Amino acid sequence: MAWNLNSERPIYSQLMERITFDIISGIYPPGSQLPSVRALAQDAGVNPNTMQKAMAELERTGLIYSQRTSGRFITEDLGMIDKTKKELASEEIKEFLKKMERIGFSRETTLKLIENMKDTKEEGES
Amino acid sequence: MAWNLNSERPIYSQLMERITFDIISGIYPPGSQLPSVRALAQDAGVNPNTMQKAMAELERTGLIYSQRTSGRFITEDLGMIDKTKKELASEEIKEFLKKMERIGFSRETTLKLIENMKDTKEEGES
DNA sequence: ATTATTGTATTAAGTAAATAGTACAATAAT
DNA sequence: ATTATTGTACTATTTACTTAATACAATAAT
Repeated sequence: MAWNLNSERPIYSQLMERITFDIISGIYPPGSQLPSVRALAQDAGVNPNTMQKAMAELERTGLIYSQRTSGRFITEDLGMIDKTKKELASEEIKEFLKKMERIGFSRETTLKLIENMKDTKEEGES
Repeated sequence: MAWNLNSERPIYSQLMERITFDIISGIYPPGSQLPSVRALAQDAGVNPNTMQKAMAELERTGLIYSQRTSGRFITEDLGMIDKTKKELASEEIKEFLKKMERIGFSRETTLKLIENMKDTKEEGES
Protein backbone atom coordinates (compact mmCIF):
# COMPACT_ATOMS: atom_id res chain seq x y z
CA MET A 1 0.00 0.00 0.00
CA ALA A 2 1.22 3.48 -0.86
CA TRP A 3 2.51 5.59 2.00
CA ASN A 4 1.00 8.85 0.78
CA LEU A 5 3.48 11.15 2.46
CA ASN A 6 3.21 14.86 2.03
CA SER A 7 5.27 17.87 3.03
CA GLU A 8 2.66 19.49 5.24
CA ARG A 9 3.86 17.72 8.36
CA PRO A 10 7.17 16.17 9.43
CA ILE A 11 7.63 12.90 7.59
CA TYR A 12 8.67 10.99 10.69
CA SER A 13 5.38 12.02 12.27
CA GLN A 14 3.42 10.72 9.29
CA LEU A 15 5.38 7.49 9.44
CA MET A 16 4.48 7.10 13.12
CA GLU A 17 0.82 7.65 12.35
CA ARG A 18 0.88 5.19 9.49
CA ILE A 19 2.47 2.42 11.54
CA THR A 20 0.16 3.11 14.47
CA PHE A 21 -2.89 2.80 12.23
CA ASP A 22 -1.51 -0.42 10.75
CA ILE A 23 -1.12 -1.82 14.26
CA ILE A 24 -4.52 -0.93 15.66
CA SER A 25 -6.27 -2.01 12.46
CA GLY A 26 -4.58 -5.40 12.67
CA ILE A 27 -2.44 -5.15 9.54
CA TYR A 28 0.50 -5.78 11.86
CA PRO A 29 -0.83 -8.39 14.32
CA PRO A 30 0.22 -8.35 17.99
CA GLY A 31 3.61 -9.95 18.51
CA SER A 32 4.44 -10.00 14.83
CA GLN A 33 7.73 -8.77 13.49
CA LEU A 34 8.10 -5.51 11.63
CA PRO A 35 10.25 -5.27 8.51
CA SER A 36 13.70 -3.87 9.21
CA VAL A 37 14.27 -0.15 9.41
CA ARG A 38 16.10 -0.26 6.11
CA ALA A 39 13.37 -2.27 4.39
CA LEU A 40 10.64 0.00 5.70
CA ALA A 41 12.61 3.06 4.69
CA GLN A 42 13.04 1.78 1.17
CA ASP A 43 9.38 0.84 0.92
CA ALA A 44 8.31 4.26 2.11
CA GLY A 45 10.87 6.01 -0.03
CA VAL A 46 12.47 7.87 2.85
CA ASN A 47 15.90 8.00 4.40
CA PRO A 48 16.63 5.22 6.91
CA ASN A 49 17.42 7.88 9.51
CA THR A 50 13.93 9.27 9.15
CA MET A 51 12.35 5.84 9.59
CA GLN A 52 14.64 5.17 12.53
CA LYS A 53 13.44 8.35 14.19
CA ALA A 54 9.81 7.35 13.69
CA MET A 55 10.53 3.94 15.22
CA ALA A 56 12.35 5.40 18.19
CA GLU A 57 9.41 7.69 18.86
CA LEU A 58 6.92 4.86 18.44
CA GLU A 59 8.76 2.82 21.04
CA ARG A 60 8.14 5.55 23.57
CA THR A 61 4.42 4.91 23.15
CA GLY A 62 4.91 1.22 23.94
CA LEU A 63 3.21 -0.07 20.82
CA ILE A 64 6.42 -1.61 19.52
CA TYR A 65 9.69 -2.75 21.02
CA SER A 66 13.06 -3.66 19.60
CA GLN A 67 15.33 -6.60 20.23
CA ARG A 68 18.87 -5.54 19.64
CA THR A 69 19.70 -7.67 16.64
CA SER A 70 16.70 -9.86 15.87
CA GLY A 71 14.42 -7.05 14.89
CA ARG A 72 11.45 -4.98 15.95
CA PHE A 73 8.10 -6.35 17.09
CA ILE A 74 4.54 -5.30 17.78
CA THR A 75 3.51 -5.42 21.43
CA GLU A 76 1.66 -8.53 22.61
CA ASP A 77 -0.37 -6.36 24.98
CA LEU A 78 -3.83 -6.56 23.41
CA GLY A 79 -5.19 -4.20 26.04
CA MET A 80 -2.74 -1.49 25.09
CA ILE A 81 -3.59 -1.83 21.42
CA ASP A 82 -7.31 -1.66 22.08
CA LYS A 83 -6.85 1.28 24.43
CA THR A 84 -4.83 3.10 21.79
CA LYS A 85 -7.51 2.36 19.22
CA LYS A 86 -10.28 3.76 21.40
CA GLU A 87 -8.27 6.82 22.39
CA LEU A 88 -7.30 7.58 18.82
CA ALA A 89 -10.87 7.23 17.61
CA SER A 90 -12.16 9.43 20.40
CA GLU A 91 -9.57 12.07 19.66
CA GLU A 92 -10.31 12.03 15.95
CA ILE A 93 -14.02 12.45 16.61
CA LYS A 94 -13.51 15.33 19.00
CA GLU A 95 -11.20 17.18 16.67
CA PHE A 96 -13.53 16.60 13.76
CA LEU A 97 -16.58 17.89 15.60
CA LYS A 98 -14.64 20.89 16.84
CA LYS A 99 -13.60 21.77 13.32
CA MET A 100 -17.11 21.37 11.98
CA GLU A 101 -18.53 23.57 14.72
CA ARG A 102 -15.81 26.07 13.95
CA ILE A 103 -16.93 26.10 10.34
CA GLY A 104 -20.49 26.63 11.47
CA PHE A 105 -22.09 23.21 11.55
CA SER A 106 -23.64 21.84 14.73
CA ARG A 107 -23.20 18.23 15.73
CA GLU A 108 -26.69 17.45 14.48
CA THR A 109 -26.09 19.12 11.13
CA THR A 110 -22.77 17.34 10.83
CA LEU A 111 -24.43 13.99 11.39
CA LYS A 112 -26.95 14.74 8.68
CA LEU A 113 -24.19 15.81 6.30
CA ILE A 114 -22.43 12.49 6.81
CA GLU A 115 -25.62 10.54 6.25
CA ASN A 116 -26.39 12.47 3.08
CA MET A 117 -22.91 11.61 1.87
CA LYS A 118 -23.45 7.89 1.65
CA ASP A 119 -23.70 8.10 -2.12
CA THR A 120 -20.53 10.11 -2.54
CA LYS A 121 -17.58 8.02 -3.62
CA GLU A 122 -14.05 8.82 -2.56
CA GLU A 123 -11.55 9.89 -5.15
CA GLY A 124 -7.80 9.62 -4.86
CA GLU A 125 -5.93 12.49 -3.32
CA SER A 126 -2.98 14.40 -4.71
CA MET B 1 -9.87 34.46 21.07
CA ALA B 2 -6.68 32.51 21.56
CA TRP B 3 -4.85 31.47 18.42
CA ASN B 4 -3.80 28.06 19.72
CA LEU B 5 -0.77 27.65 17.53
CA ASN B 6 1.39 24.58 17.81
CA SER B 7 4.67 23.43 16.31
CA GLU B 8 3.30 20.40 14.51
CA ARG B 9 2.64 22.33 11.33
CA PRO B 10 4.05 25.49 9.78
CA ILE B 11 2.68 28.46 11.67
CA TYR B 12 1.79 30.40 8.52
CA SER B 13 -0.38 27.44 7.52
CA GLN B 14 -2.18 27.45 10.84
CA LEU B 15 -2.71 31.18 10.50
CA MET B 16 -4.24 30.67 7.06
CA GLU B 17 -6.59 28.05 8.42
CA ARG B 18 -7.59 30.21 11.33
CA ILE B 19 -8.43 33.23 9.17
CA THR B 20 -10.25 31.05 6.65
CA PHE B 21 -12.41 29.58 9.40
CA ASP B 22 -13.10 33.05 10.76
CA ILE B 23 -14.24 34.14 7.32
CA ILE B 24 -16.55 31.24 6.49
CA SER B 25 -18.02 31.23 9.97
CA GLY B 26 -18.85 34.92 9.65
CA ILE B 27 -16.55 36.28 12.33
CA TYR B 28 -15.04 38.41 9.57
CA PRO B 29 -18.07 39.47 7.50
CA PRO B 30 -17.85 39.82 3.70
CA GLY B 31 -16.31 43.14 2.68
CA SER B 32 -15.10 43.93 6.16
CA GLN B 33 -11.61 45.10 6.85
CA LEU B 34 -9.00 42.90 8.46
CA PRO B 35 -6.69 44.27 11.12
CA SER B 36 -3.29 45.25 9.78
CA VAL B 37 -0.58 42.66 9.31
CA ARG B 38 1.31 44.12 12.25
CA ALA B 39 -1.74 44.13 14.50
CA LEU B 40 -2.68 40.57 13.60
CA ALA B 41 0.90 39.44 14.11
CA GLN B 42 1.02 41.00 17.54
CA ASP B 43 -2.33 39.51 18.47
CA ALA B 44 -1.23 36.06 17.34
CA GLY B 45 2.17 36.43 18.93
CA VAL B 46 4.07 35.76 15.72
CA ASN B 47 6.54 37.64 13.59
CA PRO B 48 4.95 40.09 11.11
CA ASN B 49 6.76 38.28 8.31
CA THR B 50 4.99 35.06 9.21
CA MET B 51 1.60 36.76 9.20
CA GLN B 52 2.46 38.48 5.95
CA LYS B 53 3.23 35.13 4.37
CA ALA B 54 -0.09 33.71 5.56
CA MET B 55 -1.88 36.72 4.08
CA ALA B 56 -0.08 36.48 0.76
CA GLU B 57 -1.04 32.82 0.50
CA LEU B 58 -4.62 33.54 1.48
CA GLU B 59 -4.89 36.09 -1.29
CA ARG B 60 -4.10 33.40 -3.82
CA THR B 61 -7.28 31.63 -2.70
CA GLY B 62 -9.32 34.76 -3.41
CA LEU B 63 -10.91 34.95 0.03
CA ILE B 64 -9.16 38.22 0.81
CA TYR B 65 -7.62 41.03 -1.17
CA SER B 66 -5.36 43.92 -0.35
CA GLN B 67 -5.55 47.58 -1.23
CA ARG B 68 -2.08 48.97 -1.32
CA THR B 69 -2.26 51.39 1.57
CA SER B 70 -5.79 51.30 2.95
CA GLY B 71 -5.63 47.75 4.19
CA ARG B 72 -6.82 44.22 3.58
CA PHE B 73 -10.42 43.15 3.11
CA ILE B 74 -12.63 40.09 3.01
CA THR B 75 -14.10 39.31 -0.40
CA GLU B 76 -17.63 40.54 -1.10
CA ASP B 77 -18.25 37.42 -3.16
CA LEU B 78 -20.78 35.57 -1.01
CA GLY B 79 -20.81 32.69 -3.45
CA MET B 80 -17.11 32.13 -3.08
CA ILE B 81 -17.34 32.15 0.70
CA ASP B 82 -20.21 29.68 0.67
CA LYS B 83 -18.44 27.48 -1.86
CA THR B 84 -15.33 27.46 0.29
CA LYS B 85 -17.41 26.59 3.32
CA LYS B 86 -19.04 23.63 1.57
CA GLU B 87 -15.78 22.39 0.10
CA LEU B 88 -13.99 22.63 3.41
CA ALA B 89 -16.74 20.78 5.24
CA SER B 90 -16.88 18.09 2.59
CA GLU B 91 -13.12 17.65 2.72
CA GLU B 92 -13.09 17.44 6.50
CA ILE B 93 -15.80 14.81 6.47
CA LYS B 94 -14.07 12.71 3.85
CA GLU B 95 -10.75 12.80 5.65
CA PHE B 96 -12.42 12.02 8.93
CA LEU B 97 -14.31 9.01 7.58
CA LYS B 98 -11.19 7.78 5.83
CA LYS B 99 -9.24 7.93 9.07
CA MET B 100 -11.96 6.17 11.02
CA GLU B 101 -12.18 3.40 8.43
CA ARG B 102 -8.42 3.16 8.56
CA ILE B 103 -8.65 2.63 12.31
CA GLY B 104 -11.26 0.00 11.78
CA PHE B 105 -14.62 1.72 12.17
CA SER B 106 -17.19 1.65 9.39
CA ARG B 107 -19.21 4.72 8.54
CA GLU B 108 -22.19 3.27 10.39
CA THR B 109 -20.13 2.51 13.49
CA THR B 110 -18.61 5.96 13.33
CA LEU B 111 -22.04 7.57 13.25
CA LYS B 112 -23.06 5.59 16.32
CA LEU B 113 -19.88 6.56 18.11
CA ILE B 114 -20.62 10.22 17.52
CA GLU B 115 -24.20 9.86 18.72
CA ASN B 116 -23.08 8.04 21.85
CA MET B 117 -20.72 10.90 22.51
CA LYS B 118 -23.36 13.54 23.03
CA ASP B 119 -22.77 13.50 26.77
CA THR B 120 -19.00 13.87 26.50
CA LYS B 121 -17.82 17.38 27.17
CA GLU B 122 -14.79 18.87 25.49
CA GLU B 123 -11.73 19.71 27.51
CA GLY B 124 -9.10 22.27 26.61
CA GLU B 125 -6.17 21.08 24.56
CA SER B 126 -2.48 21.48 25.28
C1' DA C 1 1.97 70.00 4.22
C1' DT C 2 3.01 66.79 7.68
C1' DT C 3 2.46 62.51 10.09
C1' DA C 4 1.06 57.97 10.75
C1' DT C 5 -0.37 53.72 8.87
C1' DT C 6 -0.75 50.60 5.17
C1' DG C 7 1.25 46.65 2.38
C1' DT C 8 5.51 45.02 0.90
C1' DA C 9 10.46 43.87 0.22
C1' DT C 10 15.07 42.68 1.76
C1' DT C 11 18.90 40.72 4.32
C1' DA C 12 20.66 38.07 8.08
C1' DA C 13 20.57 34.61 11.58
C1' DG C 14 18.79 30.59 14.05
C1' DT C 15 16.31 26.15 14.23
C1' DA C 16 14.27 21.75 12.92
C1' DA C 17 13.73 18.21 9.56
C1' DA C 18 15.46 15.36 6.04
C1' DT C 19 18.98 13.30 3.40
C1' DA C 20 23.54 11.22 2.52
C1' DG C 21 27.16 8.52 3.87
C1' DT C 22 29.47 5.77 7.01
C1' DA C 23 30.37 2.93 10.91
C1' DC C 24 29.97 -0.46 14.84
C1' DA C 25 28.35 -4.16 18.00
C1' DA C 26 25.32 -8.04 18.53
C1' DT C 27 23.38 -12.05 16.73
C1' DA C 28 20.87 -14.93 13.45
C1' DA C 29 21.86 -17.67 9.47
C1' DT C 30 25.08 -20.30 6.91
C1' DA D 1 34.03 -19.76 11.94
C1' DT D 2 32.17 -16.78 8.62
C1' DT D 3 28.66 -13.91 6.64
C1' DA D 4 24.69 -11.25 6.55
C1' DT D 5 21.29 -8.72 8.97
C1' DT D 6 19.77 -6.31 12.89
C1' DG D 7 19.38 -1.86 15.60
C1' DT D 8 21.91 2.12 16.47
C1' DA D 9 25.08 6.17 16.33
C1' DC D 10 27.54 9.83 14.20
C1' DT D 11 28.85 13.82 11.15
C1' DA D 12 27.87 16.83 7.40
C1' DT D 13 24.87 19.18 4.16
C1' DT D 14 20.59 21.05 2.42
C1' DT D 15 16.14 22.96 2.74
C1' DA D 16 12.04 25.16 4.83
C1' DC D 17 10.31 27.85 8.49
C1' DT D 18 10.70 31.48 11.77
C1' DT D 19 12.37 35.52 13.76
C1' DA D 20 14.76 39.97 13.73
C1' DA D 21 15.66 44.33 12.00
C1' DT D 22 15.07 47.61 8.56
C1' DA D 23 13.40 50.08 4.74
C1' DC D 24 10.35 52.20 1.17
C1' DA D 25 6.27 53.84 -1.49
C1' DA D 26 1.49 54.99 -1.29
C1' DT D 27 -2.16 57.06 0.99
C1' DA D 28 -5.31 57.96 4.83
C1' DA D 29 -5.56 61.02 8.69
C1' DT D 30 -4.31 65.24 10.79
